[in-house]
Amino acid sequence: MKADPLDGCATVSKAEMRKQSQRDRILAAAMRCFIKSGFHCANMAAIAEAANMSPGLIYRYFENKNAIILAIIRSQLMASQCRIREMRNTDELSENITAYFEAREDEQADSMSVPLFFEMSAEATRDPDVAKAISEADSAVRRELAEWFRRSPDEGGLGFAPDEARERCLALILLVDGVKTRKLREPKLDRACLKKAVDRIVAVVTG
Amino acid sequence: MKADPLDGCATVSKAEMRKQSQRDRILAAAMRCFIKSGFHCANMAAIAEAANMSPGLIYRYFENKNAIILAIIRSQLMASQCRIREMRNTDELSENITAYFEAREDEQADSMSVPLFFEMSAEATRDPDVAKAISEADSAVRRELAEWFRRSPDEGGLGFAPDEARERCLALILLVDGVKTRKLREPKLDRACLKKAVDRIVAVVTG
Amino acid sequence: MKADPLDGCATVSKAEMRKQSQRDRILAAAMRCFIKSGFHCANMAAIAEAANMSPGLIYRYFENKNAIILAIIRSQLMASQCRIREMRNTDELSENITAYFEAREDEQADSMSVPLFFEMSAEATRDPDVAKAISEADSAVRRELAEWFRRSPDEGGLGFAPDEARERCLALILLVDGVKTRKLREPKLDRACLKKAVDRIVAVVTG
Amino acid sequence: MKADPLDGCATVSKAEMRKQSQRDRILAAAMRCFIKSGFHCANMAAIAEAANMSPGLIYRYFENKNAIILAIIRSQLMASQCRIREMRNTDELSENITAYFEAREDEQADSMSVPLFFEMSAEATRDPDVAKAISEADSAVRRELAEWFRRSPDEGGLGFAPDEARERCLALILLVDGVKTRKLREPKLDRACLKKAVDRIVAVVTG
DNA sequence: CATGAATGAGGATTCATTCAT
DNA sequence: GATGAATGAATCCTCATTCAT
Repeated sequence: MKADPLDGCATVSKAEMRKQSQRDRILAAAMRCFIKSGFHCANMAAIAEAANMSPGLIYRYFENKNAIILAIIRSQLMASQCRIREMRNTDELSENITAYFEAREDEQADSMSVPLFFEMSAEATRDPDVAKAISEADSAVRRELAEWFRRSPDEGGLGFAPDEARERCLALILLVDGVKTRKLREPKLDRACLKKAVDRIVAVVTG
Repeated sequence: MKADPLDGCATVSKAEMRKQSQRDRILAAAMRCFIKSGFHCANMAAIAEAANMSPGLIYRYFENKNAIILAIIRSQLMASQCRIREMRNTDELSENITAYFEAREDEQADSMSVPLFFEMSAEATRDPDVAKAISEADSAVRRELAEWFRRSPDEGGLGFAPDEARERCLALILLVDGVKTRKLREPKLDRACLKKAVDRIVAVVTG
Repeated sequence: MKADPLDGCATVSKAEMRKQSQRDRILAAAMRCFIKSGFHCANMAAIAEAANMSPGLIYRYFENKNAIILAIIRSQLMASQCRIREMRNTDELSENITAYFEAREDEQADSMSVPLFFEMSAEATRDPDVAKAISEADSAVRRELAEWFRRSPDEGGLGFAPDEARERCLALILLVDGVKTRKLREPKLDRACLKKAVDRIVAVVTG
Repeated sequence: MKADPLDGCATVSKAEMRKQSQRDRILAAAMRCFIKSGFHCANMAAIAEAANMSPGLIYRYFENKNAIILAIIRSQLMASQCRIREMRNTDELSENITAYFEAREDEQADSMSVPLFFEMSAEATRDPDVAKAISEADSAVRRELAEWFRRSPDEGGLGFAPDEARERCLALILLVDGVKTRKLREPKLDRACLKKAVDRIVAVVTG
């Protein structure tokens, strides 16, 4: 009944926060389902159940299933970028790369998942929008990484010439992709052997 | 009623050949559909149309859709093995690996396809049988490759110690996986840059 | 959010009631379809239409078509038991048995239907579960009937020795089965003749 | 080349015989399949395999599946009539009726089968032609049986008045139907008990 | 906001029937 | 005559999406 000047504002803000938290809940649930069943075999009922809400409610937050897939893909791309960014320390580079092999599948929608990495990549073959988003995200990651390779050691970089920086960081990315692939295809692979192989390439790539 | 000693034999043989050619036709069609739509979105009607036959006829040659998926996976694993085997020549190694990036998607069911490589890998997350088949095929490939790294140069090998042979060939596989991944995720990637990156790693890995 | 102690309870109860009424609607529709077309020629689309709902909705209430068949069989067995139980009055016994010949095919899933009696019996030849359910239900009916034959007249029974009670009530069941069969196979059979035949056997069996 | 006046005739005759034997082979196979799977779940491929011939060939001898069903029904009706006819001996009447309970399912298309008795009866609900055929066959059987009840003992009959003969033989038929039904629904029924029940009714009906 | 019942189009699979060989 | 490959309509069932409550 009273006119609280903050009331409307606070309500909107609270509503927005609620909305975001609901979206997050859905995305976390969807991620679990997608990891388990793939984008196309996971069904909305399962996602709803995993999110502890009714199927109908999901449609208040996402236009349709594809919008959820796209949101997951986008969050995966960001999670990948974050993870690559964290790598920038030559000493730990090899450990960080090897760590992809051990990555456990997290429930959080914003953590990187190797199965989803493959799911997304496969999806890119079919959906041009997905292909574009992935391609752009990966290019950005490589540019960023190349910039680090290029910067002088004084600035915390590796001090390579621009072209060579690009080439060496591509080599590094190939290595990361390779480790992810092995995780999925040969999960029982000998860790020590992998470590040595990664070390060898990291050594030559970082100079 | 007539006693033609070759008759029965020839008949059986012709029927068997027909059967095999029909299976091949279905597999080639399925491959195209799977590349285009993925294992689960490709539908039997589309495969039938691509194979130029009625949906019902497919079931005379494959028990169900899953049997087709498994047959495609098996043939892809074999095609991959063949392709890796052809690599054994240090001079052309780098070219052969870079070639993965250019691979066109062939209609033949027994040619290797990068999109299917991802589709299969994603499937392995869900289906233990697929996971096992892939894991075993990849292990076999690595063992074979390692044997080449180990053999003395006189025998056409690279002459590394067993452990080191294993480690170096794993590094090579990581590289191949990496190139495949880039093909899918950054198809516009600069070939020259890729070539240099691959060359650099191949050089250090082979010796 | 509100604390209405009856709210949850009432909601659950209403939902349960709805669920039951939907199941009943489906069973009544299925019964009509099964009588008309038999278990295997009746199709889900027809049942859905008869139940005035979409085909998909049926699967919210029954796992599959077979579950509907089994539910119908179970309800038919119970309806048969009820009907046999109502017979226990020597004066009306003959009328009650003859009545099987006049039975109209009701829409209600829980009323006994002669065509379904045959459909079920035929099904029992193929499905061991059905065979077991029928056999047990029929045995139970006979046991119950035999108990009535055995009880002393003071207790409203017929006062036969246990073995004879069993034998006489089996004779009665043979008679009931016979009337049902004639209804299906010779629906134009002369009622008066049937009545006399039934009377004659009932007389000797009960007395 | 020679004009043998009997040749054409013999050829036709041989062809006719062949045709009949083929039809019989199909009917025997169909009977086995129908007993095992029912009219509607038995499929042409199974019948063809059971008859040791190709599916296509069946259509040279029967217009379609329904024609086979009708032929089986017709042969079953005839087999039933034969069996009832063989009953005419008061001494063995009870044994003959009880024998229905022991009837094994024969491979021959012209032997009576209890499961098919039910399958046919169920079918009669749906197909008016089947209903008519069954009704007429059963009426004929009853008429024939009644005639025996009516004939004087000198003529090997039982010497009842026409109306009573009809009524008593209907009672007998009810009994036969009842025994068949129990065979299907309670195959573990105590034989001794059944025998006594049948004896009791046969005694009163024939006496 | 939230629910979950309801829809109906779409997908895998089966099978009676035909027909080229 | 005989085969069995081929057809395609029909069937069961699933699931993304909607909407009354």
